[in-house]
Amino acid sequence: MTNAKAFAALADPTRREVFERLSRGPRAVGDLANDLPVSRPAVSQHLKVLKEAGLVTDRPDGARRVYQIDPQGLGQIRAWLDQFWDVALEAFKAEVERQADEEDDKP
Amino acid sequence: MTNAKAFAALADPTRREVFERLSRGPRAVGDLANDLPVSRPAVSQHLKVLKEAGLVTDRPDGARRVYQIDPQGLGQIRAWLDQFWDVALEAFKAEVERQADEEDDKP
DNA sequence: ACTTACGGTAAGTAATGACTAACGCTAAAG
DNA sequence: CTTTAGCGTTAGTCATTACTTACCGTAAGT
Repeated sequence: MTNAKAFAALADPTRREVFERLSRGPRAVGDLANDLPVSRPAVSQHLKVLKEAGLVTDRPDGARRVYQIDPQGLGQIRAWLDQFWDVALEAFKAEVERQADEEDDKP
Repeated sequence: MTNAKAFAALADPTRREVFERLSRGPRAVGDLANDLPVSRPAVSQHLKVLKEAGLVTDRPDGARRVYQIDPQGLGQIRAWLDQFWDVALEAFKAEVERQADEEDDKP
């Protein structure tokens, strides 16, 4: 279950911010750090976490290093969520009906 | 953006475990704690977090309290992920082609 | 060769969070 | 009315982590 890393990665607000910016196109580390409220090393560390979670990939570009979104980690989370989606809706419907029955007995 | 709470909630392994068990049917707190490696208060605190994230709902059942999955929080995360899904796949395809072109120049 | 630009890593710190033990409250049972 | 069962809350502790500063390696420009 590597989806653990993906969830932990996206749990941090700064990391979600980085991820959202990368969704608008590949960017270099310093470029990302420029319009973020944290230092460049912080961004670098966040990117490392995102990379190990399969959420981004990186490629060298001269002295720079360009990061972009990786659909793999995204897919893992989606698969895990979809596993519960149907049963969740079903349970929700059952609960609504159960509450309706409760209303019939009380008032 | 309440999806922040949902992501933070599902980032914890124990909380994901609780969530998975609830997906197999509504359960009471002590019942959940019985086959989990943590104490009952811990489970209670986790359920509070899940509840504030819109991932579970609770209803009183005599002296007990029954929890079950709430599709709301699940839907928020899914919506957030779907926002990136298409662009992520597109970016991935572009990257594959870019690497192919790079192979043509080097060897 | 020297300098500048760009990033990853190490070390240290402050804050967040997951957990247990102890207490208090409400609802059924006796 | 007293007792028991089931939960939520509080306080305190230990581990995790997000962050900064400082340092080192690598690539391009002069």
